[in-house]
Amino acid sequence: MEHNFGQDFVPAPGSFDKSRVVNVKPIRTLVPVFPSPSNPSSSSNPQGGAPFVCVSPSGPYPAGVAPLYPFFVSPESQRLSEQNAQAQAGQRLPAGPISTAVPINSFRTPTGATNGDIEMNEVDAEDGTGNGSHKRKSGKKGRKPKGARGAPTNVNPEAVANDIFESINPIVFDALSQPDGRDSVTYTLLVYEVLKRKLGQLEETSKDISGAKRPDLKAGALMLTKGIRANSKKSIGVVLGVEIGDIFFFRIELCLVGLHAPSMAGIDYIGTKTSQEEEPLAVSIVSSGGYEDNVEDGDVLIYTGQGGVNKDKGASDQKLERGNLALEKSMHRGNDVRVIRGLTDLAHPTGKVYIYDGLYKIQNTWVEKAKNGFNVFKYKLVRCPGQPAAYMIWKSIQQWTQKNASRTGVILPDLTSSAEKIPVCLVNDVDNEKGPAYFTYSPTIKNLKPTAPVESSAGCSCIGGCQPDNYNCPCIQKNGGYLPYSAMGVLADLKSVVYECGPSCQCPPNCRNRVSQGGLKIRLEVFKTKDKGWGLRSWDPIRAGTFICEYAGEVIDNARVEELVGENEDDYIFDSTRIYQQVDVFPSDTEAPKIPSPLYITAKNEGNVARFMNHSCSPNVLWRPVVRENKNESDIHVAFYAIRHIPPMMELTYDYGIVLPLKAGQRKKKCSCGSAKCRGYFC
DNA sequence: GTAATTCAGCGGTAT
DNA sequence: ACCGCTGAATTACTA
Repeated sequence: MEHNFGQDFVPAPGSFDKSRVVNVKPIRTLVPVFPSPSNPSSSSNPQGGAPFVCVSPSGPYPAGVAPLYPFFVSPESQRLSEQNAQAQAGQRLPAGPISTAVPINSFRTPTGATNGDIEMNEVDAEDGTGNGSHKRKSGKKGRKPKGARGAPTNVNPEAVANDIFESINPIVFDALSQPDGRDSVTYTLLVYEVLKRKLGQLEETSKDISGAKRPDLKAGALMLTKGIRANSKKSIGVVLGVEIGDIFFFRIELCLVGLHAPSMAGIDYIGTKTSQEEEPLAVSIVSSGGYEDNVEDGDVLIYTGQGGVNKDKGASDQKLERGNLALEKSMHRGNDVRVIRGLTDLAHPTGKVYIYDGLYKIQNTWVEKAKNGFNVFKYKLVRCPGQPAAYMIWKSIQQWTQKNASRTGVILPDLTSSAEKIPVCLVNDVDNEKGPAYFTYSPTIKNLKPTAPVESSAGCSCIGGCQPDNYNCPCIQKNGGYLPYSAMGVLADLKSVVYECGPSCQCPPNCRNRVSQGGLKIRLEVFKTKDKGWGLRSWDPIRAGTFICEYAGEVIDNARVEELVGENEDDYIFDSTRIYQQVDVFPSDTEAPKIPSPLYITAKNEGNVARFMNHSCSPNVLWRPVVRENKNESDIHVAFYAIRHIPPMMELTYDYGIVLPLKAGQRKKKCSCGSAKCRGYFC
């Protein structure tokens, strides 16, 4: 019982040994539970409760197209807190007078139906299962051999998209054909992510892809054309499957999930032509700072109408038409209006983050003179009460950052004691625990018995950093011909192993192929969860595919693992040999993370933030082995990446995997991830 | 280093 | 046909 020095413990800045804190058991030590033999109740998958969904590989890949990054997904809603879920459940129905939703200009005829086109809607309509009608081309072109990408070839984005869509797991089609919900939203965004990155990757290498200069737009257009989208009926109020606090990084994502249809305009409305109504009615707005909006506080928004800017004619008065008219009409009807707040993404200052902040009502509208002297419309929107915090969370974080507001529950401003470049806060606003058990913070993995590299590892000689179009770079070749990271530093093309540049490479530390080597980039904090011990979450919004951290600790061998298991000291063990569930959007392209040789890491005594990441059966983080080029020894790391966009302050979790068979003395532990797809236990 | 500019793009509504 | 609170790269600035 190490609870002794907990209560009167006061961290003395500077003098304090940060790693010495009170024992709090992590989730892994929760009461063991024996597996219930075949649990038929976990039946949300169409294969009838089988724990693994397997679809035989198919893979017609066009020349030059490597198999895709298959983001694992469990489409579980995973919210900050239960209140959010409650609020969602109790969410009001659309308050507007429009009871029947209006279809967006959807399901257009697929353009240029080349061979291999998929008719999404037929899948929906025919048998409802999506299993049978999803035709696959019988295996023709084989998979290109690893690293065999040759000179740049012209690639048709639509062919790329078709191949991707063809490799989609039928369960995705099932979800998409169901009434729209969280699954269809999650899957839609996942497929979009994969397609966007693939197009971006190809654009970098083969230069000549028609229309792929904007992979975000191109990918979005292809998705819409094929009907891979959610909530294609435009409606006022709640959007099924989209939760307050959800974040997006591209405007077209808002369109894909049915939150906000226009790809650019800030006001979405239902026009008179597309509905039975006499007047246009507003649906949603995006406030991105393009106009002179004011933000009084988190719950009030002064929004500026659209128009009055014309790049040819210059400025002019805004007119009461289109979106402006719709907002006015919606105000008179007392309709709810969805609000999406756009902020600059600090991680990528060139980009934006969009936060869905829930429903607002328009309280007032007026005309005023803008700075340029022309009339603009103003709308005062007030947030409907009872909704979970979303944008407010961002404001709070901003205030903590600026030290303007003191935060309750902070135990340590930096539990790494500057071992990381950026501080990691330790906080408990739940109870009186003063911190986790003693451990030494170590930012990286320690391999006490280095082994020779499995493969030859001469490294590259890319002096200015590895370039995506350099076909001769050996590091790129190891990754199958493409850099594994996108230009935005996001995991773009992941197979079972990521090959990064390493000590034997001549490229600089800022090389795009060294993403996991720069230490923490995201501001993380270790916090006390309600019922899972300590956990990990982020102050910053995280893009899907972003590197989060590696699993630091001491490398041990299997014998030691079994010892520790026998002593019931197996918490904090990372075990690469477990079975990692792969319910995939793209089963044919997915390989479970595979390590050249088994890797066991214990972070019991020594570790980094990763040791605090809890298990979830619906995780938002996954791991991949990262092999770095190193002549003298094998240089393997375990890196964690975001599966999807993760809003600030949402707990980060990964799947601990399944141990088969159980080691002597090993017991499964009861899982409290709370997910609807929870397996009930983990190891 | 940051700010302004440029440019190719998209979905949607209205004509 | 026209419009719009894109998004990223490029150029132009300021310091």
